[in-house]
Amino acid sequence: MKKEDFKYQEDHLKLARFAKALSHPARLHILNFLSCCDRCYTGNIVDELPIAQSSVSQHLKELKEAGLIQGTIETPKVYYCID
Amino acid sequence: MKKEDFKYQEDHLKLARFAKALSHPARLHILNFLSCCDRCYTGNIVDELPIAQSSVSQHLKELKEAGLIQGTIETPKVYYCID
DNA sequence: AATAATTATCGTACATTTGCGATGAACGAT
DNA sequence: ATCGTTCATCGCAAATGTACGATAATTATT
Repeated sequence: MKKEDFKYQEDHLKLARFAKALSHPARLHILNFLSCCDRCYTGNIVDELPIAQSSVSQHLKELKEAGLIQGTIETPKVYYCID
Repeated sequence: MKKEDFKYQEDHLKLARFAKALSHPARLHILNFLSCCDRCYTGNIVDELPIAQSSVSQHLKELKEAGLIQGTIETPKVYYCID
C-alpha cells in the first residue's frame, strides 16, 4: 500500500477526537463538576477554574463539539450538563 | 479559593496525560497493530503508517512514556508490545 | 434609552505537537 | 576497518492548542 493512499480507520479518528477532548485537566474538571451538580451555568464553572472566562468558554465549546456536554440558554445565563 | 492557589486534581492530570497519549490516530493505529501481532519491531510499524520513520519513533516514545507499550532491544531491532 | 449581567467570539501571543530529513549510535557481517 | 541495517535523536518548519483581554451580542432592569 502506497503511503499516499493510506487512510486512518474511522474508529481511530473518532476515538482520537474523543481522547483529545479529554486531554486537558480543565476539561476533565468541568466534566467532573458537571457530573456532581444539577444545574450550573458558565459562571459557576469559571469560579471553579483558575483560568479566564474566555478560556473556559473555549473549553466548553470543545466539550460541546465533542458531544460530551450540552448547554441550554436561559438568558443571560447558559446552563450546562453532561450529554 | 484564590486562582493562584488552584491545583488540578492529580487524577485529572493523570487522566489527561493518558488521553493525550491516545489523541492521535497514528498512536491508536500502533496500539491496535500491537494488540494483534505477537512480535513486531519498529520497521513493521513504520510500514503500517503513512509517516516517516523518525515520526513513528517519536510516537513510540510517547506511548512508551505513557506506559502503554514497552520495547525490548534485540540489536539491531527493537521489538514492541503492549504493556 | 441607558445600564448591568452573562456569555461567546475575535485577535493576538505564546507553547506544544507533529512531521520531516539528516545525523548519530549500536552492532553484525564482510 | 568499512559497510549495511536498524533505530533514536536533533534541528527545524508548519500546524495546532491554550490563554488572555477586549469587544460584541443578548436581554432584563432601571
